[in-house]
Amino acid sequence: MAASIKDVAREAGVSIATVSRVLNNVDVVNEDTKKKVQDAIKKLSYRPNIVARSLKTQKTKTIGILVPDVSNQFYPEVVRGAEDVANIYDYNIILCNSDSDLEKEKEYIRVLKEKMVDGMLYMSSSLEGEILDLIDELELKTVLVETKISGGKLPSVTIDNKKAAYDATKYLIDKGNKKVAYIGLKKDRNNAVSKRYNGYEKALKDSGMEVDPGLVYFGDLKPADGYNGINVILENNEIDAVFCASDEAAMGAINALRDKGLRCPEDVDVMGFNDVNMAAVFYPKLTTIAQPMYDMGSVGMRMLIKAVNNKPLEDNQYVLQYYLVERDSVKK
Amino acid sequence: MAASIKDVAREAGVSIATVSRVLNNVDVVNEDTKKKVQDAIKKLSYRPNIVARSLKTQKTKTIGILVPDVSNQFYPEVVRGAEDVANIYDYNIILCNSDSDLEKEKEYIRVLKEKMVDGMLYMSSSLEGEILDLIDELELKTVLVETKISGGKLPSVTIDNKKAAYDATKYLIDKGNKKVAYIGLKKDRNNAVSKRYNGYEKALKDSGMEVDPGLVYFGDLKPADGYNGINVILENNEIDAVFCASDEAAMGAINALRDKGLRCPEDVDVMGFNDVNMAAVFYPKLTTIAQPMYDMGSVGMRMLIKAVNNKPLEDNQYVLQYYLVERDSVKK
DNA sequence: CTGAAAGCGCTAACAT
DNA sequence: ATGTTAGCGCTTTCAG
Repeated sequence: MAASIKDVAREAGVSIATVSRVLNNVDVVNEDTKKKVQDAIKKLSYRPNIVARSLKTQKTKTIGILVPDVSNQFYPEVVRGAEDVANIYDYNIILCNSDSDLEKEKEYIRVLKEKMVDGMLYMSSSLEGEILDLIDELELKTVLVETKISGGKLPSVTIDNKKAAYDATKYLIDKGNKKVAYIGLKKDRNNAVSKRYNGYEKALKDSGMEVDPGLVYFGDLKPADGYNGINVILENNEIDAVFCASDEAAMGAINALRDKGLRCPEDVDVMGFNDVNMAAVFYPKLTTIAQPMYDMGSVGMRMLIKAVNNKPLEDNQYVLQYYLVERDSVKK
Repeated sequence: MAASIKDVAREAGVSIATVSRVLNNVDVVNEDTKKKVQDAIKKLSYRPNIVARSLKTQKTKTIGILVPDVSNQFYPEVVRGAEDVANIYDYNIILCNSDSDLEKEKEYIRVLKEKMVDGMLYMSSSLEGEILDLIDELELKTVLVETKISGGKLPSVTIDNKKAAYDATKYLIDKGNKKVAYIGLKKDRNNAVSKRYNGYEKALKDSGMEVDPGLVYFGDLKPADGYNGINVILENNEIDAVFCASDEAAMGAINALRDKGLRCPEDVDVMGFNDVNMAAVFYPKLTTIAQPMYDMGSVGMRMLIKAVNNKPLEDNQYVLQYYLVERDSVKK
């Protein structure tokens, strides 16, 4: 059994209160007794029991992170960013994979509350009202990453997805492409990713073009979705370019093109989204919208830790910068 | 403030002991009083405080997972597998990124202990004696994933890395390749990945070949390492094939080959290792050794949960099956 | 079948 | 400057 504060107190010949004092560096403790206590701590290899401390202080120094799925290329980066700053401030993270399943999310949130996490970083492909209600009911400090809600009731860190998609589509149009397709999430879902469709739509309109439903494919964001998307679209159409709402989909799209004997970018320009690690390794290297994934995690965690410690947030709604990175999947 | 067990007791007109009994389904509780308690629980939306429970029971229902870096393509899969089974058994996971830094690892392990995790899943690219000593000293139930130690003092789940690398290399040789290069980790590091070099070496010897130091490149496992490896090797040598100790390195190698005007697999066969998601999306699709990443995580977590609950492990050292998956980066 | 009370390991008044 | 003590919310003997 590990040593407890009592053992240290006995060893040092002082009371547990004094041990607690040197542990937490509060009040004034006589240098000599402090030394005695420190020696005892070292001798017993004592380490405070944080669970006990948490029960008393009502703070656990742990943060919950809810993601749809760490296996998705997007999330590991943001989790890493979040964990790095958590670590700096002596917080740990409890990672939860929800698969964007509402019930699973609710259950995780409740458990996180039971375990008294100090706060939660919430990422999801769809932010339902029920979740908001629950967060509210549980009074769980949370910051949203990747999504946000209108009204700004909850702090968030995002990029301007619509504008980014607009820029991407515009870029494709400016390269002289007439028939620009879209592969991505259904637009009616309440989440950040869906807004990319709106950006696509607006760019077309602003360029005097109409959205051709035959050039739009709604699916998920995986390679298979890009692959299927191209196959479906090309069944009855010809295209000059595709804007894919994720890099994975873009890779799948390029593979489908290749399987049909079409070259990227010579025959069809393809743009991705996110700038996942693999985007620069894939052949051809993806031209894409770089989302600062690591920063989204670290900024989100910074905000959360501030909120947890009741420090004011200068800015409640962080909108981070994205970049259009030009590589080889779009003609120069 | 959330309701506590006291509030429920008051609401139901019983003692907290009785509430605790229905909460934990122990002893016999009169059906009527049980109903009263359950009603009170529902009315107050009561949920037990797990921190308090943990302090009492000395079990937190949380497991620490130590990985070098979730951003690495290999780990998200195993973390996902681990979290899925943890979730089934009502455990949560605290995720820690160590960057394979010894000091960071030690500190994380200590904190995990302070937070009273019930056990730890340990993954690292190098398993130092100091870590073993610490685990021992802290009496922290641990299962090793991806690595193991001789003597089998700690439970582990691995694949036979040497044999897998042997098979991979042999496969390359059997395709008629004479000059087979190797790109991977330094062989002298005490970890699973390094054993792949031994398999490479043995396959060559068994085929009556010698290891040509000029065809061996020791670096890390990232795309850049594969890329650099090829450039260095080809400076003074010609090759027929390369076995890379990771898929990422294989992708980098293929890119380097392409930049040099060499085609894969027509001019050079390339094999990867792991069968990461992207391996089947990359062009050409990677022929590789499939490591059951998800299963390694889930099996590891299953073992750990058993150990935590003092159930005997039938088998202490799980060696999972790997597969050689034939795709397009090696000639048929 | 139910209640009273001790105690998990710690912090934070409150005393001295 | 240091000690005593209550109490965080729960589980679990021990009585009754």
